[in-house]
Order: sequence, then C-alpha cells, then structure tokens
Amino acid sequence: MNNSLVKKAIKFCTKNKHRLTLPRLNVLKIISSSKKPIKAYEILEKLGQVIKNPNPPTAYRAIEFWKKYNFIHRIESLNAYYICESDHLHNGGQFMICIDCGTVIETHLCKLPEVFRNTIKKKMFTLTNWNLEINGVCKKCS
Amino acid sequence: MNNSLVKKAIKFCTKNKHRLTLPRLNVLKIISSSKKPIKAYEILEKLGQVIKNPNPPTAYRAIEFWKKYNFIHRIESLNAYYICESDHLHNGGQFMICIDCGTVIETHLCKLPEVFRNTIKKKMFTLTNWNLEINGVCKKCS
DNA sequence: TTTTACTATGTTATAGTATAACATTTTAGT
DNA sequence: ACTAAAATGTTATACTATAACATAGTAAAA
Repeated sequence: MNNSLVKKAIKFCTKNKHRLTLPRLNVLKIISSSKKPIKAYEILEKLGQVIKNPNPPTAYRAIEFWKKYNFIHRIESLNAYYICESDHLHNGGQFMICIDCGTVIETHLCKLPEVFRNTIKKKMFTLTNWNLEINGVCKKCS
Repeated sequence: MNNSLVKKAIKFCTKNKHRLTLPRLNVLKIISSSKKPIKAYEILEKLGQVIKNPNPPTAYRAIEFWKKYNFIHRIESLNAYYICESDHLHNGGQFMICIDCGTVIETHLCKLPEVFRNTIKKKMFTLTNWNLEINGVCKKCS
C-alpha cells in the first residue's frame, strides 16, 4: 500500500476542504497500485471487492476528482488512468507507452518545449493544458 | 468540394492498389468539409444523406482506412476526426484545440523536439508515433 | 473466361466507455 | 438541531466502437 500517497491525499483534502471519502480513497489506491494504466471498468470491478455493488458513477466521480487535482492522468489513447508520479502541479503530461506490453513511463517535463510555445504564441492561442502521448516499444520488449 | 484532396486520394489509392470505394470517398469528403473535428456518429449521419442506412462499421472502416494512411487524424481527447492538412507522411501530430469553440489548429512539426527525443533515448524506447494535444483558448474566443 | 484468392462492404448484434437525472446521505458551519 | 453545500446512491441511458459472419466486387492465374 502506498502510504505516502495516502498521506499526500489526506493533506491535500484537509488543506482544500475536500472530503477524502471511501470511494475516493479506494479509487486512488486502486489506480496507484496498478503498474499500468487502468480502465474505468477495471477500477469499478476492483472497487467492488471493497464496497458492495458500486455503479459506474461511483468510479467515474472519484476518477474525475483525482484527475481534476492532478493526482492521476488520463491516457487518452488508451481510455485509461494512471497515477501521477510527480510531486508538483503541472498542466502538461508526457507519456511513453509501450505498444507491446502496455507499460507507461511518465516524463516530468514542466514546460512545453519552446518550439511549441512559439507556435502557440504565433497563433495567439492561450495555453491551458497539454498532453503528449508517445507510442513505441520499451527496452524490455525490443 | 475539396477537389485536390480527392485527386490526392485517387492518386494514393491507384498507386497503392487500394480501392477508392464509395464509403471511403464519402467519409473522406465529409471529414474534409468539416471545419472542426467530427465525431464518428456525425460522420455516420452525414453518410446517411448519401448512402442508404449505413451502419457504424461502414463509417468506422473508412475512418480507420484514412487514419492508417495519414489522411486524417484522430483527436484523442475529443473522440473526433480531422483532416490532415499536411502534404507529407508524418508519425506525429500536434493540435491546438480551443476549449470554447472547438476549433483545431494543426501544426506541422515533422520531428519531435530534441528534449523528448533525448528522454526517449535515455529510456531506451523505440519511437513509432506520437500525438500532442494542446488545450487552450483561440484568438477569436479570448 | 471462369476459377480463385483477396479485398471490401453489408448486416446484426453486442461490447466498452461515460454521463444525465434525481434521491439520499454526510458534513461543516450556524 | 437547522441549514446549505458537498458527496454518494441508484437507475437509466447515451455515446463510442468492434466482433462475427454473410455477401459482393476485383484482379490475376489457370
């Protein structure tokens, strides 16, 4: 069990007056103990081992909550969720996804590289957040 | 009607011995004439104005076909499809998406910036393709 | 030129992903 | 305790995508 993560979650919720409810806590634990991005209905199934007959909104609401506050990321190309391994808030995510084994490596770049920021500036676009997903083959699988 | 695109499609199919069938042609036209990323079931609906009672696989197969050959991109965060405005093959896509009006601007960077390529190299990851989606507010909407 | 192998579509059904809507419970502050 | 706000419970349904098998069109060999 990832104790420091739970501590972090307790601290965050206390500080921001959010409730660290059972569904939220359990969903966070489930996602964080998964070695790979995990799908909503897999989360729901595991949640069912802890609370009785949970329905989709129960899982999705907790997922939404942690995603909103950057505890987890959604891997768009997989419809799956993955714990954020970073310590700080960031409005961008970068993932390398192995197309063989499904392993995901998150890289912790805090800023979008200059070439992108330049393009954005040129087009008069105001950045709010960004997501980069890189597919390839990991070390083990190649 | 985007004639040069149709010519490009004809040329591509002839050269590669693919069939430019009616569903394929129509789906390509539908996507290319949409100013914004268009969803599969919207494509299907428009397809219904041209051929009688098409079913989902008809749309999805054509979508899959054009995606495979880089005529269109899938915007993962929107579950939607958008015409590729580039002339050349590329294994990466970058999109700026306006969270207000839904407009998408594709930028045509051919190579992933060095900072990412370095990380990939460090982790011994073999790149196959990548996708960057930037959310923000466009000029008009800000 | 008809047989064959292959490519693509037609059709039906269903799997997989996500949210709307409304009822009920829990919590924090008065 | 009372109230307002936050969160969950519950039911139903919307949205996204594909499996599986039948049929049709095409090109190249026999």
